[in-house]
Amino acid sequence: MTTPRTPAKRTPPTAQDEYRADVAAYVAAGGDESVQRVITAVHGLARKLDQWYARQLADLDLSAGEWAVLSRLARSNEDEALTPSQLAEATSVAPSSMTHRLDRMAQRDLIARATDPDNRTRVLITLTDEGWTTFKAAVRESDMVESDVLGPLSRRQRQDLASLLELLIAGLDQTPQV
Amino acid sequence: MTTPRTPAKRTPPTAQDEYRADVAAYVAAGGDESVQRVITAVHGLARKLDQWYARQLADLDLSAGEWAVLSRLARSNEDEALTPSQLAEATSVAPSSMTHRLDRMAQRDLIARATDPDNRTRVLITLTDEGWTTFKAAVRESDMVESDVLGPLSRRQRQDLASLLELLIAGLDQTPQV
DNA sequence: ATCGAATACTTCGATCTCGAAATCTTAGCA
DNA sequence: TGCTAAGATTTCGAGATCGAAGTATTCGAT
Repeated sequence: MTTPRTPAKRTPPTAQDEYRADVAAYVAAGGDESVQRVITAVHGLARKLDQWYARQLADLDLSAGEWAVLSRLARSNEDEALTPSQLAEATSVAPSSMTHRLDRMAQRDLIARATDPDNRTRVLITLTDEGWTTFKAAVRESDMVESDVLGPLSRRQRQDLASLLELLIAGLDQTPQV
Repeated sequence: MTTPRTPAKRTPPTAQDEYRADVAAYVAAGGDESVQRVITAVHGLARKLDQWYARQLADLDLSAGEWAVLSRLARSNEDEALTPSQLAEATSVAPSSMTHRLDRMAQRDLIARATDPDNRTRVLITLTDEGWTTFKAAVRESDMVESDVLGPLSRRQRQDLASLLELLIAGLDQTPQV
């Protein structure tokens, strides 16, 4: 356990080092180890993925929030149109923030606003052709990142991992709202 | 596949529904299924956890960013002190933002600033007693959330899941910087 | 010993986000 | 039909974040 006199001049800590230190700290603070290993790993992975997405998306002049909107629209543009409120909920942002985000995206011609003919209180957001091609370009970029991350696992291991995670996802709906 | 005429008035979609729709969309867009199941699940879990943390931490008047600082300091206050830059890097924020965050936390007496005697360019941040007790209170809160989330898994399953995730974490260090 | 580059933090102006109030439309009820 | 309550979006003011420029200290080469 050497404590370098000048911090950060040694080799930068690996993601694995960080992970182990985090788990150790939480366990020392009284957390259950089997819980902390999973939670800490999920957080660490999500964080790293977000960092990489941000870098990839910067090439397309997209923020993470804009990508979230694009992606949410892309997966439901076929059958149902979405309102700003729904997009705000889906992307974990306040409705008022979504207004500005949509302003910018409309200015860049990525999305289009149209008032719902059935209920003129509502605004329906749709993907433009430009938005659609931008989405597909972003998917190609992120696919590369994701495949790299999943690289170390065999096909069998990926399926086991997915199944376990899906058990947790299913449990989220049962868990009381905290 | 019913398309409700008035959106969001039906039963709200479950986390599981959202997850399945997301995976289906990405696979339709050309993503590998075994990859997308894992990535989407990790993102969904992290998102839900963050939402719950935010609600829990609000009781203690802590933002997610402040909690990140507290937690990072708590796990290394013993042997090594941290500088604002290191905290910024650790919590994915710009150094200039960390200045303001530390201002607030110092005002609330959660942390203390002190210039490094060995290098007066540096500022060393330490946890005050107040900060330490706040950290412990927050750990108790989040432990409850995490245990709930991990509830559906047996001890054996948790260990399998942790092991698989740890393989991915270890792989992060090998993966080129993208 | 001194000058210049490098390091670390802070300040500054612009942008983004949030919660609350304001505006407009629809739904329900007499 | 007319009136009030509820719903959806936008506007507004305050606070947070970012990148760049500014300030102070240290390290290295001449």
